[in-house]
Amino acid sequence: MGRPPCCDKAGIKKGPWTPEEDIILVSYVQEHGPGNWRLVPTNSGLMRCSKSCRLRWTNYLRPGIKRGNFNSHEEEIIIQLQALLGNRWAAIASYLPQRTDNDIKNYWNTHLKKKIKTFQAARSNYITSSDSASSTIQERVHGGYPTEEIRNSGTSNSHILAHSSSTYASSAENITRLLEGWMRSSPSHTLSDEKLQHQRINNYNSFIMNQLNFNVEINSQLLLEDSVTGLDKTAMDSVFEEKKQFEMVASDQNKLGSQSQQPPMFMLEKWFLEENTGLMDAFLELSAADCCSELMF
DNA sequence: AAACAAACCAACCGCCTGTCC
DNA sequence: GGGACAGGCGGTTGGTTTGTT
Repeated sequence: MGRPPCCDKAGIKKGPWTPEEDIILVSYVQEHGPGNWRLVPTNSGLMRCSKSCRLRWTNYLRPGIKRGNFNSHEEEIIIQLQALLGNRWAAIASYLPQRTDNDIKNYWNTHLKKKIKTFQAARSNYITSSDSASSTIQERVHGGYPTEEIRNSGTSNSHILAHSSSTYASSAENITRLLEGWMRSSPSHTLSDEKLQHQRINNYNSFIMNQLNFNVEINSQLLLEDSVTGLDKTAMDSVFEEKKQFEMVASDQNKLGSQSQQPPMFMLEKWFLEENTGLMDAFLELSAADCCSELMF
């Protein structure tokens, strides 16, 4: 037997929020600030549980939330970070401050998961149809994705992104706009900002470690295959050295804790754009429908 | 036009973690 | 140390919308 749910009390309202309730909650938060959610229902008069209030605020009413379609750049970030971090939606959302973890999770479950599945099917189709015997580790490093085939299918992903909701969410958007003035007058640097920064540093560090480990793994395998020249060996040494140095820097950052600088997002973006250009371009140009038609052959 | 299926997403549930006493 | 509690998180549900037959 676990703890009884906080919303089991009689008289607690459930289900979709009404504009009136939103206004009450927004007014309350404007006056008292977000936090201490336990007191919100009692003090505001809302017949909602504290959890529900917090969720409504963080996911819909909080200022600065971007709603609507995800653009291709956001898709790229989500896909890469999901591959790296797994289903840690809050961590992923920390790199997309305008999106909520719930939004990202929903988008992943309804759009991206499906898209990736069909993409992988198309990819394996491509790999098995090509000469598998000539497949080398170099192809692994560069992905081996059927970029050209997908490009040549002459498609656009715009219809996948075309989704609009006529539900009450748009009203919440209006409330958010009303709050913009309030946000400007709020202190710009809070404790939660620092926590977020520290979390980003940790995420970023594991991201880089992952990449370096992958590089090391690839190079170790190449060494085992005994197919490298003297020039390659020098490059490999620098890969091992790079990893060693990063481990030292990451350890220092840990010691410094929240004093550290915000992780350099541009480096992440650089990696997305440069290292995975072919893969992501191919993926983003591939719509679910296109995948299906691709697989029909 | 109606019935049904699929897709979407807001909200809920329950577990986990951090903090306070 | 450990119990109680609040907040955070990810998985899941279920109501609504959209598409298809």
